[in-house]
Amino acid sequence: MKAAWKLLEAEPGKSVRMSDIAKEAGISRQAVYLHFATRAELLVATARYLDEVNNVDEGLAASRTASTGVERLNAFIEAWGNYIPKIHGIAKAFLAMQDTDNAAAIAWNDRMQAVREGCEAAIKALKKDGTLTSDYSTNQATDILWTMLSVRNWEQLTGGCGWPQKRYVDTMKLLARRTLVAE
Amino acid sequence: MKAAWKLLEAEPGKSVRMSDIAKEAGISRQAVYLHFATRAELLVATARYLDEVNNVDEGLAASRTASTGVERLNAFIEAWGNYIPKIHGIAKAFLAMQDTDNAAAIAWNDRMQAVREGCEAAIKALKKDGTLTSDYSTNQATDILWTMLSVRNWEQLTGGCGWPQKRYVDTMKLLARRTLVAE
DNA sequence: TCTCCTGCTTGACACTGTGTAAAGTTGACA
DNA sequence: TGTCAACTTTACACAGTGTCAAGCAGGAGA
Repeated sequence: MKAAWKLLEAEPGKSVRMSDIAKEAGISRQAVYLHFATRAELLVATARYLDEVNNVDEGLAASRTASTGVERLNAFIEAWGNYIPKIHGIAKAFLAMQDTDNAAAIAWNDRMQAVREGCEAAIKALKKDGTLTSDYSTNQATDILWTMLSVRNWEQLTGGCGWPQKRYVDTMKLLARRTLVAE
Repeated sequence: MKAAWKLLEAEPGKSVRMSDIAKEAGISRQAVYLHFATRAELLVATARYLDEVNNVDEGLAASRTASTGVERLNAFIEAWGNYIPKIHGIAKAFLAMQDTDNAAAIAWNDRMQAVREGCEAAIKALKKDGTLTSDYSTNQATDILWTMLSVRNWEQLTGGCGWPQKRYVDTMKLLARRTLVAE
């Protein structure tokens, strides 16, 4: 898992093969299959490992303790937005597979569903405060925030458009405020 | 090209092979290679063919004749937003390839650059009217609009979240107005 | 000491899909 | 009658994933 991580992180987007990972780990390609039945399974395990190492839950704790909806929204965007670059390598590998490998698509979907739940919690906090715009239902507002915060969008802005990470996070906060917060 | 189109449109996302296309066209797989050197080349040609059939330029004409920046922005979102479903099949094929096939990535990039120019024109029209928000530079505003209107986002909202097409277009208009138009 | 088990190695192979190569067929046209 | 273009069939190279089988080293336990 560490070997896979290292290689994926080194050059996000470059296709990392099972044999590359094996070589990096110092074992034979077949030995990898003794631990993980498929490439997708190895990537899933690596992703979980990263969550653990990076202490995701801790990062999200701040957003849960926020006192107002707007604060919570900001804290969530900050936490997730700054987590994306840390998982960029593996995320990219999943995104590349998701159109061809079904197991990978399901696994990635599952993780993104967790992000969606975070979005939903922030939206519900706004709603509770009465600061959610009346333009959308809770669900629709969640859809919008979730879509806005997708890894692909982060990639396009920071990679394709050359935005610095800070500008990305700040802009997302502003965008969310403008589109989702009333007044 | 028609065969490729038909198959891609039938089940967007499903991997259409050269042999499938050949069979659909009623010729041998090798014969396809007599016309198109690679799969990417065939897809590019098919995309151009679709542009022609769908009369893209005509659709964008309305946005160019708009009298105000806001009208132009709306017209552009309407035109592009409603064009996406028409090219969904082939777009998906490109998106699936873009992480592995370099030629496909370049070709798709090229087309998206054209969309970006449309975004830029709309933003500049706002700027000229003095109705562009002061939060962003022309470039940044273009980046935002362009990212917002990506095919992936359309796919997530209409496919993943189950939004009807009309809601997608209307929401994008509202989002753009809220985030890019001053006052 | 012998035996077994675990974790690994080496080497070969099946499968999928793309792209290349070569030789043969067919029909139109001059 | 000959030539050319478009196509056919057959075969193969290549990459990468995943499978299979035989074998080997070393530690644990009887």
